[in-house]
Amino acid sequence: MAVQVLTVLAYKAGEPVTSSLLAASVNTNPVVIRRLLLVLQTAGFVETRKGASVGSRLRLPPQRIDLAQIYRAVETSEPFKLPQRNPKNPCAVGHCIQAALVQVFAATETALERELAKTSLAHILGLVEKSCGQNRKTPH
Amino acid sequence: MAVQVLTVLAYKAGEPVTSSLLAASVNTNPVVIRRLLLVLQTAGFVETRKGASVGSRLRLPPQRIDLAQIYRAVETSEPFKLPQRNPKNPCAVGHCIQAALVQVFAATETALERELAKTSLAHILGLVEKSCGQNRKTPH
DNA sequence: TTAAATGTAACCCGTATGGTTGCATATCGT
DNA sequence: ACGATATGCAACCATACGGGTTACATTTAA
Repeated sequence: MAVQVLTVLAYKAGEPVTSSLLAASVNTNPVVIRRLLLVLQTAGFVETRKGASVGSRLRLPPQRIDLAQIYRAVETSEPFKLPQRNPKNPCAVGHCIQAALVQVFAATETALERELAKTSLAHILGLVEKSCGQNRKTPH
Repeated sequence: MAVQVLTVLAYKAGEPVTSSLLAASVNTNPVVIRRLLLVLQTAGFVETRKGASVGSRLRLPPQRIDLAQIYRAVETSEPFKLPQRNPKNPCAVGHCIQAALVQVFAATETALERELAKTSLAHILGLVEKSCGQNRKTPH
């Protein structure tokens, strides 16, 4: 969802967009968008002003935003977390395996981010504009 | 968890292990283990016999099992699924972006599996035995 | 000053994962 | 043959998480 919102913002190329409009584009609730925008603000991706007839806009050019950055900003719980199997049983391979899995999963995580880093927001925007084949400023 | 169970089975090197013992090693419930074993059975990784003093054992050598296979067997919901934003609104970038994101996420998924395929169960077993530094057959 | 927008809190809901109990069934060992 | 043992399976509960919804105070441009 974050990618979708940022793509719309990139599509608007710096013009402020209200959360209601973003919500309509993603087909969800404005509040959900605002929650997401707060995260994107602290990550430095967007700038939001309060008040009438304003909204949010990109702070960085789409070329300088890639999916890995968005992933790190948005993702809370690591998909490769080991379920924190507690102590309690004194033995078993279970104890030793944790450390091994941490290594492997960390490697996987970095590989994942390296892959995501290959795709920039500008790239996605290009795909959208090409496949959609529409003129700017008119998202209809 | 699946990796952990399979590692223990590999550790036992073909000897049948009961779900209760596996549960103790992973510190969880035997039923949970059995549910997982059913998946691993249909995936062809393990073989389970019912009855007294038996259990499950590996059907393949640990070298021929890698994390990508386990991932595909166990994982149900794709981590990179787009939330199925329905039609309902006639316009917006939202419609065009779906196709673009599908491409990008599919590429990410394959990259992830390619990374997971690098690590075999035998490799993990090696890490465990080295870091744990214990003799076989006696996980306590 | 007023309309419009954000920030934020408080809920609800659907889904997924894992845990728990209980019981029928199959099978090994004696 | 029989009892001990372990799986298969169903039902239910607890928890966490993402997302949706409503409501309200606050800020700001026009």
